[in-house]
Amino acid sequence: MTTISEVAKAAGVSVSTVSHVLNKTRYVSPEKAKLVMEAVDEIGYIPNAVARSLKLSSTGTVGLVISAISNPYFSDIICAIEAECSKRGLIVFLCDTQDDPDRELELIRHLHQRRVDGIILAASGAPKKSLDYLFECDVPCVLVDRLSDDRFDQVGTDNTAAIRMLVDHLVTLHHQRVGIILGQPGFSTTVERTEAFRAAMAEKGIEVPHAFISNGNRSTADATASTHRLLELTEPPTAILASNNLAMIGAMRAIRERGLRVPADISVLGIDDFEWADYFEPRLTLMAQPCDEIGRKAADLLIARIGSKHRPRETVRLSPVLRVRESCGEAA
Amino acid sequence: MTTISEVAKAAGVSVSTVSHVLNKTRYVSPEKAKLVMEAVDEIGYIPNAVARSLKLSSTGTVGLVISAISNPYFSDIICAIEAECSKRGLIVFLCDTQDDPDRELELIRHLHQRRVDGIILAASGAPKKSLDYLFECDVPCVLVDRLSDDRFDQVGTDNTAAIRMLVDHLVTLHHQRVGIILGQPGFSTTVERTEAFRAAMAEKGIEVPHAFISNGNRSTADATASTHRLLELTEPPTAILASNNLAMIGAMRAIRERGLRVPADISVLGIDDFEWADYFEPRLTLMAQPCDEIGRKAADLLIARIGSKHRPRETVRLSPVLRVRESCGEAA
DNA sequence: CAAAAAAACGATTGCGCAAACGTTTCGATG
DNA sequence: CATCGAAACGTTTGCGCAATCGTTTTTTTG
Repeated sequence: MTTISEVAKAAGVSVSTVSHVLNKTRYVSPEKAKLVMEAVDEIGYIPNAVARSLKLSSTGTVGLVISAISNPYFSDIICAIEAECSKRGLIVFLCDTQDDPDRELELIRHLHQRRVDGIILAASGAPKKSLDYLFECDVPCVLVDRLSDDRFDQVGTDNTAAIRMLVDHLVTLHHQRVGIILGQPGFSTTVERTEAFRAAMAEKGIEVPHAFISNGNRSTADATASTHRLLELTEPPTAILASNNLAMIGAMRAIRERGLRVPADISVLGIDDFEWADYFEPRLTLMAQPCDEIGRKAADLLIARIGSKHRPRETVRLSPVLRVRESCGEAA
Repeated sequence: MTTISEVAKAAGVSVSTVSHVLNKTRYVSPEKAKLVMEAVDEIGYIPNAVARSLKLSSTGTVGLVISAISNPYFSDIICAIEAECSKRGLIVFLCDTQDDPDRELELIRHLHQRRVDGIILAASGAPKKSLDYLFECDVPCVLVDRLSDDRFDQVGTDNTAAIRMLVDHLVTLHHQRVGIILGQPGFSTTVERTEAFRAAMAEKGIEVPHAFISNGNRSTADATASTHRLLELTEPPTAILASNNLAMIGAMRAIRERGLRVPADISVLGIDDFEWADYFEPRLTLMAQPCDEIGRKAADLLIARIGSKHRPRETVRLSPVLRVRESCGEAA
């Protein structure tokens, strides 16, 4: 691997001149600049960004710490963040915590050792040691999706609006008995969606039986079991609201296992749109979270935070979009 | 940010002792080791991996250069690679080339500047400048999915086997007129699947009209248009084989637009399984590519390559799995 | 035409670390 | 009790670079 001093020697100039030519950090006469560029080409010099980072104490890297990168919702967010960071000349370290807080802390420590300029985090559940760590170490950080700590900038979907629009849609179609399949307990998204559901239903003057609210679904299997439980009730719901894509897959599975038709026998709708939704039956009525916007805004905020550590914190709630299809019909 | 020499001062030992304690690279008496560890805790020392990398000329990083990270197929591969690298103590830089060869070259140069230990690449189409670059610069590299250059280690699906199994399945169901919606022209996957399709059909003694082979579908929109063209034929195919997930989405869209039922009016099957496939109609018969295995093997090969630059190159073809569902019925 | 200012470039340091090399101490050995 | 060897630790260098500080040459100005 060649170094800057080899370039200097080949070009017959000093290392500082080479450096200044390559970084355009001070005037160098065209003749010398040409010599330098020729020497670079000739010996095939590739600047060493590691040495550069050490000297500049800035790496141009961002840690992206996601709780489950295989989840298509997060895939979309990762994609948007990568695109935005790339546009800004930053490069992304991708890490999957697998929803394990200990692993999350370990990964964040590792990223910190690598001196990432900042971190974008979809935090796991409690305990929130990693957030304490980030705060204490003063690492620029933006929280995405799960917004639970206003010591940091945060970007996510407006869950209250999302649920409210879904409930509106349900009530318009005369549904009164609505079951909801929620996600992992403890996540702020779960908490917010639960609260929003209760509130929105209450506003419509509808009382929700305790049994209609299914919390603690960590996997599609959990969601399947929960949905079965809902449908076994003597007075089962006429509609099921799946609060995320895992819940939806699980719910659809249960519905399929029971041989029910959607929306004839049961209405279904939920949160998290996906690309196939338009071409398969049942065509699911879904709230699309604004993944692109979330990703872009998260990158924006992080870059701003890296730029000035003492700017005021921001929490940004972006509006989801209801895609009305046919899985939610009129109540019987 | 604290440094190793501050730790040394706080512990009353030399920097080398601190270094050796932290890296366990030589014997240090328990007393001094304890002093060091206490000093580390007290002043909150975080080793600087950038400086370490510079000194060791090895970064413990891997570049993951993917042509479209939002594609669920690649998402799965990314997930598997991240998991395997993480297990081996490597961390992954994620880059999206958006199938642009120039961008690909630029990203690879950038990664090389950052002195990644190796690169895993899902290459874009021609021109293959980035491969030449990687080869000339002697960067450890593994190609995934698109295998077209045996200067490198390569891992992918056995496309010939995949197509053969699909054709077998079609022929078992008495289909003779089979249209195929292929992906981007120039990709080795496209070429291989085209060849395999011709060969497998020929083996069955079935002649494939030129119009049944639709090449050059760069997007779902292309695939939709191509499928429409296939279905407008005076003697249209009785089955459509979508050679990847984008082609499938496009095909399904066209079929839906024409109001056709699957499999009653037209049979459909393809490559690339997805999580929802079991719970929606039509339940698609699909070849699942072994994404987990591909990712794991790619990381394996890369680590081996990093370990010894002169080991023989390997090309690994992993077996896909046919998931028979109901979208492909008996031919009329 | 001397003095000052500006233009162009070079020598050197230090970023934080690993480890090669060097030093001290102390017990074993003849 | 000199000598040797090993155990335990310290001093120092150099990884490749950016940029500070310094030097030389050229131009401007009174």
